[in-house]
Amino acid sequence: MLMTNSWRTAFPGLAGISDDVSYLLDKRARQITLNKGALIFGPGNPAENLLLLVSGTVRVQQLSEAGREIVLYRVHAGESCVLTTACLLAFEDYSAEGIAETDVDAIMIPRDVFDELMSISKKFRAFVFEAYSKRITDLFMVIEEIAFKRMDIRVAQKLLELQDGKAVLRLTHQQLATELGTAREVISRQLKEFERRGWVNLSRGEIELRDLAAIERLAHAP
Amino acid sequence: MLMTNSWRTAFPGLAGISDDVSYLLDKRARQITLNKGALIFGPGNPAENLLLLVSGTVRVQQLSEAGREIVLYRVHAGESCVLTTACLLAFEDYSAEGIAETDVDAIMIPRDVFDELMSISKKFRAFVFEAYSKRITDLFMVIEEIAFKRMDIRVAQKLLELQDGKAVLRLTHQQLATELGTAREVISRQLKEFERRGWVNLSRGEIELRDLAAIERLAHAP
DNA sequence: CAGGCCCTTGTGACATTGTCACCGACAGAC
DNA sequence: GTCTGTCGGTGACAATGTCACAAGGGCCTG
Repeated sequence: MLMTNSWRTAFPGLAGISDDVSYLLDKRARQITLNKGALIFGPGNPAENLLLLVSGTVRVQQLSEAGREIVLYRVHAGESCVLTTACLLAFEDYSAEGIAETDVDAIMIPRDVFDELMSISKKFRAFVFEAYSKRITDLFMVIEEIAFKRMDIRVAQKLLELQDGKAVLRLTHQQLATELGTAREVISRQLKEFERRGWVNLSRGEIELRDLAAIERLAHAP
Repeated sequence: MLMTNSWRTAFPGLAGISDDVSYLLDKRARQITLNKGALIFGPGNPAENLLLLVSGTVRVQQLSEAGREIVLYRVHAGESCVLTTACLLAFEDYSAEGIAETDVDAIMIPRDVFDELMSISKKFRAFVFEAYSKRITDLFMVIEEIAFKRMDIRVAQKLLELQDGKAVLRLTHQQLATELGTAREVISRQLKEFERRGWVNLSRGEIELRDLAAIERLAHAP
């Protein structure tokens, strides 16, 4: 009779896995805690494990040579850092990094266990490939937005994405610029324009959303 | 005693696979030929098989709503279309498409065989994950270039990438614009500037490279 | 050969976005 | 209070994207 660890309920994709898989996970996976701001992987710091996020979020971003940054995607509770696993297997010279955006509880699965799970469990394979799909579609969307979308629309979309129910966003113009891979001045100008239109109130380090409907209209504009 | 099909020599990543895997491949994989220009997968046309390219190249590109395009990466002989397999498993609503850029010989591996291969062969798993890594690093590089690199540098890089030993490139400004996800006018102006500097000669539908060294200097500029 | 058509390229005017330089306002440390 | 580093505002300019339109080449057809 196997004990079922409570963390697994956070992963619907792993529901109904067989006993031998359960056993392997209980035996070889380790739960860890990371503090907010911790570097999970990065240049010269390859990921050795598959991470499953029990709680918290991880921000994955790309660094340019000139010091600019862009956020690629976020990993949320119930998801996995699966891209990094395979990526760093073959190419360790890429410049993306993963940062704990909050305190994070995660499950660490060593590479050899990952490989064995891929072998023995159809369910686990489906879980992994679905995670890949989601990340890759995220990357495609990032490319589409950078290449083809107007900046005011992208700012509106990002405000909505980061809003999370609250009316006041606590973030600096520079942080927003990093989210979108652009320069701080560009964001400042766009936000000023939003303020002139009465859509937001700006103050140091925070953005108050006053007309969500208008922002949504712009975000969904052609 | 198994017959080894000749196509497998085109895939170093599959060298040394065991007999049961060989058997499965011989039994269930089919070799097909695609004509130049054929649509291999695209919106509303999900990929049902894993493709291994024996010869030819496949171009994968993204379409925007406004009708603009950008080339994401190319799949060459000895490589696989692995992203699409997993991608279309979970999300069929993305707007990338794969096009045979030349006549193409390929091996088709049905999804269920793919899954079984992932289960029984460590070698095959390594092959697949390595292919993923390469594609994902490609996507990261595309993002970096669109977001942070100057257009003249990107044009120079693309000319070198497409050059392939020949001094004369047969492609239109529009095709080059699609490669880089920008507008035709932008390319025309950059090429005109290269011509003024004596780096290239332009004529209808072709670009003659006259000063490779200079183009390389620009391509590798900060 | 002339005429017509489509594809390709050239170009000017303008809008948007990115870069640079610099300044002032604010908040916390002391 | 002052000092100091972060944050935001702004003007000037460069680079890129958009739009409209014109010119020319190549090919087909009459």
